[in-house]
Amino acid sequence: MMSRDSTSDPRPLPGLCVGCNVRANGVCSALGMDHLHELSRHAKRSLLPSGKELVMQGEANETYTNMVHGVVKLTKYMADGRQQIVSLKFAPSLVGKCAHRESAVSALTATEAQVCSFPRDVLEMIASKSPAVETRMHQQALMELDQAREWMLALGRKNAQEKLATFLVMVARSNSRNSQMRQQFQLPLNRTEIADFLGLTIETVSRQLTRLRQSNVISLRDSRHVTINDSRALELMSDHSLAQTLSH
Amino acid sequence: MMSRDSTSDPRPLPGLCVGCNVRANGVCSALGMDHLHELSRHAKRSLLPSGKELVMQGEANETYTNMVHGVVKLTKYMADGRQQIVSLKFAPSLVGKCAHRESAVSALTATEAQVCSFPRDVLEMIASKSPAVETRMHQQALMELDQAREWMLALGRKNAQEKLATFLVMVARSNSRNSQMRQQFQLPLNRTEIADFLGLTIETVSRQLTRLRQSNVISLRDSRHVTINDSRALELMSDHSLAQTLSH
DNA sequence: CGCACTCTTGAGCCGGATCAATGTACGTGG
DNA sequence: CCACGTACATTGATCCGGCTCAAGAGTGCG
Repeated sequence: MMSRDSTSDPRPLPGLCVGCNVRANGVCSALGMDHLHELSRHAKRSLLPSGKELVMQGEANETYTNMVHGVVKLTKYMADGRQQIVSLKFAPSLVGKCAHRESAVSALTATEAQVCSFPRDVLEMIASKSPAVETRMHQQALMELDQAREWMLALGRKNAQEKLATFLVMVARSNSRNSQMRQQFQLPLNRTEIADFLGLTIETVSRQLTRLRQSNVISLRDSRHVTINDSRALELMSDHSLAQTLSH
Repeated sequence: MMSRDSTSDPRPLPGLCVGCNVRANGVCSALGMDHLHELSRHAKRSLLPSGKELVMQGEANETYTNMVHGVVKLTKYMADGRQQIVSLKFAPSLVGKCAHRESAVSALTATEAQVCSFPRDVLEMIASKSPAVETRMHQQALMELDQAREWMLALGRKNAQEKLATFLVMVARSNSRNSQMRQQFQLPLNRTEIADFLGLTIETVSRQLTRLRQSNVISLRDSRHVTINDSRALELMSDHSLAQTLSH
């Protein structure tokens, strides 16, 4: 039987990849059938509990990890324990890209997560042979750079209320195009993590959420389940920025 | 007469490129002689005054700009005028990389700057044909991502004193390996810009510099000329972080 | 039930913002 | 030359948003 894939490779998809949304939307979508098979031979699917570390700041980073489902947080630490979450990775992101051999951040699962990981050198070998893969990874790095800079604006210039609004809008948008899930969803982080993402304390995060609830912009079924009642208000609060960057 | 270049191309360097430090260390170092000639045909050298805009936030970005000498600041604006400098680009950086057609930031010269610019599509065409160029640009994007995240830690979790120390160390390191210039140098930004980079006000910046001066960590010949008297103290103040990221 | 963990709420404080005045350097025109 | 204006920086006085410290509430689990 022949594969219906657009490439001429007659082989079917590796079993691991059937129905995988990374295959459809992530880095893997840039892989030809041959490279997909090569990569999947070294790939390992696993279900990680929340709080599992993928790599620690300062350690050598030997594996790439595709997010299939769930959320990973990238954190930077200071010696005295202060910490800053510098990125949230939702599926189908690739985690583990870094400029040097040693990771400048720690990567921990923030929720239970389904991942697909493989050795660093395997993907890099493939990337060096396939311009499409390199281009795809490059493109993703540029998008992450945009996100990081958007967040720098929030950290440096927004007040607590605006930071919370920005965060809620970001999480809402990370959910599928499904407008239902953009209106009602679970927070992938607890209060401590939200604080470490926004450069605030947990008390301030809690108080600001209470304010948003009292002004009827959002509702909270419990501390993790948010319903956005007035998305327009939230966006106005979050984002006075001139360019509606990434507004799609 | 034959070129002494490592490639087999018999042509000499384009006149524009002779002695250019971007050729030696920047993206251009990844260009083969053929691509170098192609690019230089579309390139234009110019000396820009301080405050000149290269591209504005939200506008289409049609040109790449190589920094030959001087400093460019990348700024994000909010509608009410608040702004955040999200990156400083020193020579031999390439300015203009962006994930989408529209720039998410404004790029302005912070000092007088010698630059070499060319149309976006010319470099992208070359990159699509030359893996070495794409890889080089990818690598630079990853390094900028590291820097952005390092700065997020500063913006979110460091106090005013630590932010200033971090900034001074960063500028010192941006100067050549020459230890003389790391100890005594000019600030590429005025107080307002430093404040917009650090997420502070000019008054706080000024006061913290005064404090550093009074505690004899630095000296100021005038508001722009800094001498670092105690670099060890400065580094301790700036960077309690576990991993001495990019410590080389 | 008690214990652990997370979240919320209150009271008071402090670091950095705000508002205001002054200082300094440098040009420009009388 | 000085008088004046402009841009930038410093310094002081006061204020307030978010932090700190502390207590209580909600939830889940052995």
